[in-house]
Amino acid sequence: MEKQFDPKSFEPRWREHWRGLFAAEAPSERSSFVIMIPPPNVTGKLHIGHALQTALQDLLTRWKRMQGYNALWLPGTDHAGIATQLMVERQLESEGTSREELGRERFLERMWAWTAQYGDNIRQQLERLGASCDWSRERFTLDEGLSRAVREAFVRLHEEGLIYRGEYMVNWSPVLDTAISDLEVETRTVQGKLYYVAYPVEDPDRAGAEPERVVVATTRPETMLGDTAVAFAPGDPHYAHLEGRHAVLPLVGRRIPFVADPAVEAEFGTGLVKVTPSHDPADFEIARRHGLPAIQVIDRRGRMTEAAGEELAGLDRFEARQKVVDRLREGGHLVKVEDYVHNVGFSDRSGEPVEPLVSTQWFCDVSGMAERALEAVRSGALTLVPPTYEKTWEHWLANVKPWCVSRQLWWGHRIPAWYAPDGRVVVARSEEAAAEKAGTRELRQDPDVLDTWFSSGLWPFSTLGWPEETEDLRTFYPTDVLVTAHDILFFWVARMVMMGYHLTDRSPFHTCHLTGLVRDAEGQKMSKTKGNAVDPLELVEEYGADAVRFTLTILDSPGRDIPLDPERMAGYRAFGNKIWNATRFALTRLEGSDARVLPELGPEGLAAPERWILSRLSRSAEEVSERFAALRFDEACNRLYHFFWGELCDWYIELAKPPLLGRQSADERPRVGEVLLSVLDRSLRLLHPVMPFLTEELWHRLPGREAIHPQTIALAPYPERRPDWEDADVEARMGALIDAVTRVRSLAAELGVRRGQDLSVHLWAEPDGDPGLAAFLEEQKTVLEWLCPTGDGGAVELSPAPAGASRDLVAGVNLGLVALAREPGAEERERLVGELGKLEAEIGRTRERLANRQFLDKAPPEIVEGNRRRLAELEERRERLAAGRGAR
RNA sequence: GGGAGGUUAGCUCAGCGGUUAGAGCACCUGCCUUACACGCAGGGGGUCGUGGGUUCGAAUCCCCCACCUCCCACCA
Repeated sequence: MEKQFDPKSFEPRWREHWRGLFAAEAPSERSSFVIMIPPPNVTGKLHIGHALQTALQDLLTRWKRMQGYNALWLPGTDHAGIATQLMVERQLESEGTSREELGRERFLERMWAWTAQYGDNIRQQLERLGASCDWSRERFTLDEGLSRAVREAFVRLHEEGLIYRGEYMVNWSPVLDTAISDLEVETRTVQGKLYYVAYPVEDPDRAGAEPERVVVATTRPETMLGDTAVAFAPGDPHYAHLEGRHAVLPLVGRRIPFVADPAVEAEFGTGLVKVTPSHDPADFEIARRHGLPAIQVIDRRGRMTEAAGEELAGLDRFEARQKVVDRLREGGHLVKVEDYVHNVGFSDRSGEPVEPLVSTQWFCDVSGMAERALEAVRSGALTLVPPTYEKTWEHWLANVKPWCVSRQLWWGHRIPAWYAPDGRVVVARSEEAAAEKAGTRELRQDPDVLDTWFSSGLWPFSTLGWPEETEDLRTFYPTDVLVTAHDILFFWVARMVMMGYHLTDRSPFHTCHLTGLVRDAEGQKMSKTKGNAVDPLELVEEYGADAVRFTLTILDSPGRDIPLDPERMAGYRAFGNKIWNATRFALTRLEGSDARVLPELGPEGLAAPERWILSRLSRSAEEVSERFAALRFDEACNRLYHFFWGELCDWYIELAKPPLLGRQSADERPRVGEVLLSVLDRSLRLLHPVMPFLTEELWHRLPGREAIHPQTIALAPYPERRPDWEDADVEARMGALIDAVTRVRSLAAELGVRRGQDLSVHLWAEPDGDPGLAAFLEEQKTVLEWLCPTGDGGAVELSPAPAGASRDLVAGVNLGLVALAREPGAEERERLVGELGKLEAEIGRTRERLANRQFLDKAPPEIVEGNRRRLAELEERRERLAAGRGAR
């Protein structure tokens, strides 16, 4: 075996080995455990956030699979309407053409070709990370099966009146040339201007005289061309006299009425609002209340319309703004301009300011469904992890508005609605059904497609064959855990839950684990434009998939974003190396012996170090599973790391060296090889869900592991707690031994004893303590000699130290060190003084506490008792330390 | 304008009522000790954001304030 492990040398082999191994069975006798992948964009590339989610989903799936569940992790991809169409459109643009020029049919051919070209990318990337998906069940949102589910859902919701078509104000993206939902609008605070414009008031009684002028404030002067009223707050004394009168719109000359409307705040600006029903959601509502006409002056591409007048027609809305301002100024209508910080909605996909437009769209009324989604979380049918998201959930769902589900795109699920020549609209599952309903074949299908999230919302069951009652649906639905980033809680999670309840009467999963966003080492959001985005595959290339997975997993602490530091990843690659070398040690040392992994073993007849590591292993196994179950992956990984490195490597392997190197007889230490191999076997299995490649590689090298599973560690049982292995007495005594050895080493270092220099180490049990400890130390003499730095001329003596030794008392073990040839150092004295100072302080605090009546009366007895014992030990230590010091 | 979260070692973060606050990395001192220098042994480093309160006892619970982050929101 190599001294350093090289992930690249074995990862491809195991990917190959695993192929086809993770197909779930349906039907099955076993309980199932199901995770649906949040489908990545089919033509996209996995980013580091995907890598995090992949690591966690795979961890859960592998863990449950090893526990014997019929585990299904269903993979797939999303057609991602806007994003994908945009990519292809850009490509067309570079070819000097456009989708309009190509026409819908040829454009879609192009889209499919593009999709086919990238279709395998996601799969390959997931495999690189070690994802144990069931590839036989892979799905794509535009698959026939899923498309059928989409039509079914749409038709049902339409029949129930929950999907309807109507003319409303929507958020329009001029760049994308489509309506977008409220969620796709990102509000940004921008520095803008507030323009004060004077509108003359028409006054027939004072014809010819200088007219009264009122001033309105606006951030968007270009929209004034579409004004159809001026509004003031009802009861505003400043403007009550305008009731029933008209203003004359500057530049246009149109007579527009004054109206009183509660949406207007008398306190803001001038207390007057220009009303542009076509280009402002609030104005749209005002117009509706007062029956005002709407004049559209900006078109769907963000250009001024004919209605804006000859001079401006065709001009971009922002150029038009400047022009309008110029004209107003020239006409003396511009009273003043102020700097103004306000919020503007931007299209989050294309980045330009959204243009509110009135248009005919399909909407989904989700208010009723939201009720059940709220109830699901309140009742515990659905658990959000971490629970801090419950409030966000409440707030959003309690205030949901109708969801605009139609998009003026070509790439996606075409809306299953057809128009008859006479204008009737028919919604049906197919064109045939529509023709039957309409009584004519002369139908034109709605050109629009559905919001991508509509199909994503059906993902947990559409992937299993819904609306058919398939075997898969029966076996795997509802699913168990959803793992996704918190930024799509509403986009996706909420909609899945709403759709799930509405269409299948159950929550599509019982637990939703929301991860943080992966950021760079400085905590900056990763983005392509900033250039700090990390490609997970490059990380895999450099550190190995296991290190990438381990790092992301241990950093996943609830409710936190994840700062990804390459240094840290190097640290966990080192952990992989540690695992590699621990195994290498065992295999090298045991080469030629007949020691094998034992499927079953017990502590009977074993020496203390062996019983200790088994006891620690049992406890670690329990904690790890418990932490996995609680979705505390960070804590689980910490346990794994600490057990393997801190207990198994730092102590047990060292403890195993005397017998393995022939310094201790097999009588004193029976079956050390078997224990070591068996502990390694269990440890690798414990680690497997997080570090699948390395553990598989090493596990196959362990002699005897075939008895556990002939084929793969991935199907070997996950180690469980073994109460018969746990031994509190052994843990206490071995703990004392470890503490004593550690203190011996640090005292030796303080004494300036160098490696190889002779040192006499005295160890003896404190008389009042554990009565078995002395015998135990006697038993472990060989081990102690191995662990203590005595040099060739020194020794470990299990008897009280002579006067003049440096002394201490640790965990019931007295220790005294005599450096056989040393110069007393000033540093050592300093350190002792410091140590004594700390001890004094703590003794003082503890005494005070114990002298406090209130503490004695109110604190639980075991705490008080603990403090008493602590004080006794502290005082004992002080004495020992002082004695050693006094001797010098 | 609402809401949520954060503020703990140089950095990134755990800990969230009980004795001596932890980890990884970084740092310092020794070591190439036959598993591993992606290593071993030892070590330094924190008045747990400020100010109050509850409690025998507070990083931990409550209140105030400060600063940071995110989400939601039609004051033109």
